Amino acid sequence: MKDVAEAAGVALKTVSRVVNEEPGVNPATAARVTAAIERLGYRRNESARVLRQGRTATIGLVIEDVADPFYSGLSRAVEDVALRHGSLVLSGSSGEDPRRERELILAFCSRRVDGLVIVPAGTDHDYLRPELDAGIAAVFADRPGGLDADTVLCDNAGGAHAGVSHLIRHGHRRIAFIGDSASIFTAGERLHGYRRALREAGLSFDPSLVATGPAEQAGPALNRMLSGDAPPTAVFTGNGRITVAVLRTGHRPALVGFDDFELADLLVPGVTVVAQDPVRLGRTAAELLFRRLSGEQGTPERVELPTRLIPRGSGELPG
Amino acid sequence: MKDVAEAAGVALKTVSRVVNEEPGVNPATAARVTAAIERLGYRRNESARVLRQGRTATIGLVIEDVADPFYSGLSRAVEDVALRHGSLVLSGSSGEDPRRERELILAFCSRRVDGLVIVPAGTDHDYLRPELDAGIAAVFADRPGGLDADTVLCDNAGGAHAGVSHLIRHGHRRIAFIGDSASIFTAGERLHGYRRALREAGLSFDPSLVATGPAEQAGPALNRMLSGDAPPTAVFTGNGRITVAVLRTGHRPALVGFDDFELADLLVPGVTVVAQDPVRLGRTAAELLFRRLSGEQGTPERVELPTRLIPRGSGELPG
DNA sequence: ATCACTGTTGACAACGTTGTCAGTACGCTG
DNA sequence: CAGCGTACTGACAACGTTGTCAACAGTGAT
Repeated sequence: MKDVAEAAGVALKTVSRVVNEEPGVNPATAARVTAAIERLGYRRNESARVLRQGRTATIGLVIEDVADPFYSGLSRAVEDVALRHGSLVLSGSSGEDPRRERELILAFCSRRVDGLVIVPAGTDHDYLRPELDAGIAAVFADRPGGLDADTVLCDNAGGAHAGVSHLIRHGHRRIAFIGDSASIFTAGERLHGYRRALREAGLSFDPSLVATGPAEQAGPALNRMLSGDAPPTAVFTGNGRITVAVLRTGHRPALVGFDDFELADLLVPGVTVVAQDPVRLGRTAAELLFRRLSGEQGTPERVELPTRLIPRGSGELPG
Repeated sequence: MKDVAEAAGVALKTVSRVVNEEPGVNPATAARVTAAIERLGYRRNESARVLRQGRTATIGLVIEDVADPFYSGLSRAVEDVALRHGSLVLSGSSGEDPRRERELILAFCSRRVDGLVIVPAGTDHDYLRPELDAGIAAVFADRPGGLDADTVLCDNAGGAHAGVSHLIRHGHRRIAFIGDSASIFTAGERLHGYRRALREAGLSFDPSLVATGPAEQAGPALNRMLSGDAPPTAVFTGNGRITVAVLRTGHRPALVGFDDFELADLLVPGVTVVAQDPVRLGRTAAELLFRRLSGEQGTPERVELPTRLIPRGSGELPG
């Protein structure tokens, strides 16, 4: 900028004015400055600007894994909202590891992001407290975080309830639940929904029909259940990866899966799912964030998004 | 930092030394400083540090769309490499729009990213020249960019050639090509591979069997071809989205698609594909970038990654 | 006692920007 | 011509950090 000022024969401040399109600069001067900028290939140093003004026009996004279609949809939505607000997105994958999540978040904070959208892996976020006090806004998405902040969730329990009830309506009495590790919030909620649906239908809860853990264990778990002496006639799966893992076993029990996924409709039979809307989740979270950033006060909000049952065949097989 | 210094009763510089773990600080003093840092919840302002040192420990990633599994895999790989080098990733989706790509890149540059990994949508990148001169490194991935920089590509022509030859070996003589708009580099290369395979087999090129354009037009294009008077017996599709679009038409001609995708093996018949490795693409590009950042000189490199034909049934249907 | 040396600490400038305030030149009014 | 307002421009400090250099106290050698 100093070089530009020199080249154009004006003061530093005048260049600053031109760059920021502040009023009160003689058009002729402005033209001279613009020419100099062009000639020198000058571009404003955003770090210095941030240092001076405090706003980075950057937000941080922490998810579990960008490569997972659920999160990549969410990512894209957050990115779009950010763009509309003139902000960029720093993103990172925590891989479900609270330590890495913490590192990412703190790295974002020290780069002075204006705000954070977090899909929390951990449950303790006390380390965020000083940042929030310092004015960084935070929104939790998909799962609640370890402190009281804006949160956007899906109706996990309700969705699972709907999916399991659907199977019950089609005559199933022995319905397995294969889901994520129960320590994960969404998995726990979905298990609740499953149990409530059974209870309401007067069916008893059979622990031998429940398996929780990472997706790799889902196939073996199903195989074990099916070769037991009271095998399930239907399966409810707790997330998209697990649904796919179950499909790969080659068994085709009646099936309803949480999460929609591409090509679910092209399999035979089509896979009935309880669909969440990751794009809407991301959009809602980001909009909430920017509302806070624009100064909105008030107690933290908690939004719950609906799910939608999409029958495609696998969930309508008779029991 | 000033507050911390005051609280610990030391000079600014001493705090800086402690924060940066520079040697030559009395352990007792360091402990006092650390305590003050803890108490005040201090975190270094990275913007100021950048301003002073010039390195942001941040790289920019421009892709077409994070929500596309191909790019989200690439993203994740770039992110992982960056993390290993202590860097964060600013990412943005260009949506195949050169203007938006330019805006993103310039926004990244003004935030002084150390380097860029770009999946170029446009072909003109002269606006990057001053940035490169200013020391920002850039690597093009998946497609070559508009200037001479490190580039990582897939063997597009070779992959298409292999896929089409595979169909020819299974007796097909009328093979359609349905691909992306020919203005996109990868699409053009794949079309070349297709033509070369035909030529080598002594088959003539029939323009009525070629359709290029966005994925939404792929289904209608196939329908038109099949209802023509000399319909194809096999189809080669130019990317993953188009493969899926073709599958959705309900027609099941012999099919080989460029790009692997989840569940390709679970469809009936399984979908034979020419697989690229987006993770390897991203990893290679990012590693190339960090090698430059660590000071490696020399003329720009051009890496070409192999593709792999995965037979699953659809490409082995007899002609 | 003097000196060189080590270990520890601090003062100060600089990075590139912008906000504040003061200044200059001009034209207009009375 | 004095006084005033308007339009434009510039000098300077400040943001939070780090690199440079100087200062100080203590130690051991001369």
